[in-house]
Amino acid sequence: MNLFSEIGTLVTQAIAALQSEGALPEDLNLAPVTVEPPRDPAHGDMATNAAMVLAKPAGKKPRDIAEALVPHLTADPKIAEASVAGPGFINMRLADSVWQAMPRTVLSSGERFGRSDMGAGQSVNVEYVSANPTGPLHVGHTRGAVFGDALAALLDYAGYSVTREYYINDGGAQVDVLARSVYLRYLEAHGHEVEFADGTYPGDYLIEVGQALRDKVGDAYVDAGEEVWLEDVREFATDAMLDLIREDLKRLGIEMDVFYSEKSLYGTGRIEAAIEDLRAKGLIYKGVLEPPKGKTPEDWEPREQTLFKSTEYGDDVDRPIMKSDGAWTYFAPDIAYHYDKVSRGFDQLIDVFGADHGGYVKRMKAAVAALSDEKTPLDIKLTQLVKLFKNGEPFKMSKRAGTFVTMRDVIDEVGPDVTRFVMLTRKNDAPLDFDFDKVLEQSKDNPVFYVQYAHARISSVLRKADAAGINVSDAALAEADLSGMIHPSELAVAKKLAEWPRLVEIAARGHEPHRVAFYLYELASELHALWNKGNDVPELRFLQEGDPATSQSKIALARSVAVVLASGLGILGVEPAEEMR
RNA sequence: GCACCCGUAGCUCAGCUGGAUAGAGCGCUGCCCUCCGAAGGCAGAGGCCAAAGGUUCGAAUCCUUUCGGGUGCGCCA
Repeated sequence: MNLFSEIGTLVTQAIAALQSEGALPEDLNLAPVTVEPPRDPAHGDMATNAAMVLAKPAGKKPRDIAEALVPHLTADPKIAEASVAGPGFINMRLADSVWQAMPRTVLSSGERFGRSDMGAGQSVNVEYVSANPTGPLHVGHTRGAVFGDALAALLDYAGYSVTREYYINDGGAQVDVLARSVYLRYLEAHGHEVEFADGTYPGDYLIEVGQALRDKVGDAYVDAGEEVWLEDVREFATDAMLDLIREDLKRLGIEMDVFYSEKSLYGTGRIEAAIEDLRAKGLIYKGVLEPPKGKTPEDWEPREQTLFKSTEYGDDVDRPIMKSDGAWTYFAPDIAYHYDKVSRGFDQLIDVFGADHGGYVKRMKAAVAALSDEKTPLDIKLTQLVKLFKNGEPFKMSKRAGTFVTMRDVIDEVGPDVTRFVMLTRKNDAPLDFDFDKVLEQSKDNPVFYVQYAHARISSVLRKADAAGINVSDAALAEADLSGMIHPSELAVAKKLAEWPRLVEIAARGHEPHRVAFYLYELASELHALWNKGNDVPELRFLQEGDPATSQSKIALARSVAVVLASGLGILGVEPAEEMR
């Protein structure tokens, strides 16, 4: 299904032929041999570096090997022409029939066109969002949420078995703060005057939680001490926050497979078990850390702590897992949580963190390497900040001034589709500008619109054709005769379609869903170009008056584009538009 | 001070894990609607890929150093 690997196979066969002729040695490493689209279309459709990478091990000149490979390659009807260029590239031009077959391939496979078996059913756990359950999700979380979700969908599309997971930090001090804040709102609901001191959450979103608590327990806690209500209120409050977060995620179209509670690790011996595993490997010891060089904290004093020897696995310093009062540091449950993920047998782990957590990457990788005996790879993707703009002006956020922007605000303002697409038009580790006005603009400098517009145009053609009595079912279009498709603008569209399966694999391998967004933009661009060509060249229009057969063949190409656009948008979690008027 | 990320057209950014003459959008210049959706398209100008070394057939991409920006750095999660 991947045209590039098909041609790659032909290259491999040509090499094998030379080997059996004795022109090349038997024991060659073919891994570095690649088949890629050349940068410059004038160089043909595909190029291979085979002759160059084999030159040294074969002890021959690259151009000689290339010359010898060419006749074997052109023997296949798919390859119309092959020539040696530059230092030893073999440029190949494929037969028009190869491209003419694309729409049939796309339409008969439908959404499956581009799906890959690369993952071979390997299980991957993608952990993302994992925001503290102390309030609604904000814009920063949104990017991580969208990225993680698209990555999960991409991996699924590439043949992995994916688990989407959210780690709930409900075990630390911040949920006590939440509980106390809710308690204040509870008192307020009983008509008391309250004051929100530093170290509490004053947000309005807790008002109704306080009221709900009042409705549930009445005045039982009003005059009670913290020791009476803290535990119950904590649970009540975190449950409420989780409901809130789940609802926020749902609006973005995100549904997690697993919500994993940090609290569930305490008191069950699971943290101890994870640490014990490390201890058995000789990676736990008591010691005193050096102060950070150059910038010693004011109150620095040497302390003996229980440390994890993360330097053994590439970290800069060993990390404390236990506080001096004997309680675990936050790192200990993190270790236990990842120990659990390893134990559940995932072949691969991926964590999506905000860029402000960049400092934890090395220690987390060290922990997973140690716990899994370096068998379970962990990739950590950091999502950079989102800078908000309103009409070109920076949009300052401040919790105090009440101009704090939540995920819900953004979705209410621009909708989930726009939010998701825009968040994916940048690499995850590059900062992102998000302008509330620009993302809603209907012009080609708005990629969301541009891609949607292409899809809507195709839908428009299908509607018109259908009204004209042409059978535009995918089954019918797949049978259309495309042998007349020879115009460069049409072939360019087919060639772009052929890149899709390859792009999916590249994007999945690199854990880079943004590549999908950029590809969709390029595909849309080819469609728009062909469409406009129809203004000058009537034969290129999709609808050919009075000629249903030709119309069908043209529409087959257009419909193929729509199918791939829909698949790609599906990965990004965006609904394709049928019309945009 | 140390670690991680980043530095590509005037601006915002891609660049397929080392490939050929480095690409797109915005902005600028000039074109294309009696014609399937012009909310589009075509053409042109615009570059020492931060800098200097190194690795090799070949470097924006890998290594080292320097400069510049962001993030983080022992009982906060």
